[in-house]
Amino acid sequence: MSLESQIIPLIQKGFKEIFDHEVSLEELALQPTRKEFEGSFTFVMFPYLKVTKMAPEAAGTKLGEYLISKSELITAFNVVKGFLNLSVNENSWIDIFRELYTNTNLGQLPTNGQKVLVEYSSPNTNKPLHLGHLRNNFLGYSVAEILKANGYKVIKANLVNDRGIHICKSMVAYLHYGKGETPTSSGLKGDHLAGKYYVIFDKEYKKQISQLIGEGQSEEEAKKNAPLLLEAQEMLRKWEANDAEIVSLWKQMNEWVYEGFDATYTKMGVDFDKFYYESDTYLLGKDIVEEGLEKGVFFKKDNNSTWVDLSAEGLDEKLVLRGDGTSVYITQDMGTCDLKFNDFGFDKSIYVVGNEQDYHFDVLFKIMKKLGRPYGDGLYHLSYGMVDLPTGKMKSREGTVVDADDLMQEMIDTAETHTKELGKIEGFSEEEAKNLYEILGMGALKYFLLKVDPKKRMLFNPKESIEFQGNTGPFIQYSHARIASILRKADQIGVDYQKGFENLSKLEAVERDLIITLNDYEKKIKQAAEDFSPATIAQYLFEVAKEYNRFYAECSIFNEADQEVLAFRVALSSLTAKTIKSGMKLLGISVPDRM
RNA sequence: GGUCUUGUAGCUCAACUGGAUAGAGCAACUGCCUUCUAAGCAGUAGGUUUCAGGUUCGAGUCCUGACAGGAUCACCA
Repeated sequence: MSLESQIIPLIQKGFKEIFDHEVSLEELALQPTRKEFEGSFTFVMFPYLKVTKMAPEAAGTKLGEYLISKSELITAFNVVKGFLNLSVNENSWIDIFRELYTNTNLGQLPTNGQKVLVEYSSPNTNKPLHLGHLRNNFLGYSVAEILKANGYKVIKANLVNDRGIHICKSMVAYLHYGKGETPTSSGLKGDHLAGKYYVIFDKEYKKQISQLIGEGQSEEEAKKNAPLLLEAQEMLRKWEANDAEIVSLWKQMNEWVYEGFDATYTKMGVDFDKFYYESDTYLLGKDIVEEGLEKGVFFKKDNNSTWVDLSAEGLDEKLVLRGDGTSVYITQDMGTCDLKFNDFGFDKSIYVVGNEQDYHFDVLFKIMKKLGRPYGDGLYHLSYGMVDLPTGKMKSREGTVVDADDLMQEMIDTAETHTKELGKIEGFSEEEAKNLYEILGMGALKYFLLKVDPKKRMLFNPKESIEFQGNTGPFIQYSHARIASILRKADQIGVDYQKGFENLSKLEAVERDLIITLNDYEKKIKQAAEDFSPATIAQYLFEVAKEYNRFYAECSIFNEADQEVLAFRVALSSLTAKTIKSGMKLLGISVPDRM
């Protein structure tokens, strides 16, 4: 039982006995006492000015005295303005530590019987992944891990956008300029090969446009009439008509791309339980349009197109099916929504998609609710901000992107250089060293992208963004390695730190602070799931690591004369390492035992 | 133009969802390796939280307006 849940009922009783006033347990909240004041928990008196009918200082003092007299737990209090700061019996903290230390399910809450589907990544198959996708993938993977830790059954899904005009563009360019090139013959990863022709398409397309403009067409006309574009559109029609030649080329190019993606996903350390392909799903949703018409949720306009009116919900009218009966984006999304539910029967379905699609998902979810879907309230758009470069927005077509594969490799290379500079690889085999560089490089990158609130746009400066000191992945990894080193030594000299510490009666201030921080882990896991925010975990782990390093600098472990204290400090270190390892796993980051 | 969103130290980000003197990290400066890993620790300096009003015991946080960025408003995806 947490200390808060022991103190709050006491406060409730206090209000009744001292002030003759009933308060509910829910409205009573404690907050951690700020560092500059004495105490561990703070109760704010201001909201109860009318109830206590006395100055907040006086009321706080009365309540404080009451708590001390009624409970062993509270050992001291002070009142600053209207803030009642409570100090807690030192043994309680040792009890808390013991509870955490013996918990075999650290970082894993009991199952809640709910199923959640997390869709993330969802790449286009006409180009390789870039920095923006890294944020998406790391976020999606981490949120899935966080939900698992909260007791959900999680299904990770990837809806691959493998068809459409953009793929046809790559294909058209490949036919014209590819000369039968393959990943093997070119030495390019398959996704990069496809991306190369996507860029070529854009270049040649622009040439044609300016030529047409030179021949007297307006820019708008030229954009529509450029032969390459017409060719791509024709190719899309053929694809939809299942033209054997086109389909075979399409399959070939997609296969190359998937090989490339596989390699990238492996490097990223992300995975999926279920792949959906838009080539399978793009025709879905038309029956839902029928259903919507029958239910009176949708209506037809004169030209036979189908619409939904969301003006009552503060949005606009929105097209759901074209006049010629063909689908738009949202048509298939309605269909896919049902498909996922039929496949898995989820309680929640999370879409990890950039905030440029806020409006789209707003519309989609409102429609599904209007249609009376039982899962309607479980739909959630995890909308994340774009990653900007100092030079502005990234554009695939113009090649101004930070490529995911390149960036990951750079990170790993930088980690190698940095580690060698510090002379920290003595005794490492070549393989161990390579492994370490990868762990550190990827840790730095993932932590960098996950430590900021997903909702906010963020700036990535390739030259300056990635550090290895301060609030970074490697700093936390370093803290873990330090502890691992201590545990090796403890085992080597035979310290018994798997015990109850019954004789321990006194804690240093840093030790107590560290326990308090470690005790927050479960709370943070819950909060991270509520907010769908890995940043909560990242910020927390930084706190843990900082707190530990302070302890490490202030308290000597193996020079401690008192064997009980010595063993306790090893145990405290061990718990810290477990917490760091567990938390970093939620971010998809590994921690080394030596670095 | 309508809607949504963001604005916090020179830079990158926090602030327990309305609580105390707004905190970290980089960058700058000062100390600390003969002792468990200095990718560390301790310290100095850096702020009118874009601006103007309002709500209340109390506002970076909520409301209104202005200014500045961004997204979106297709029979595109």
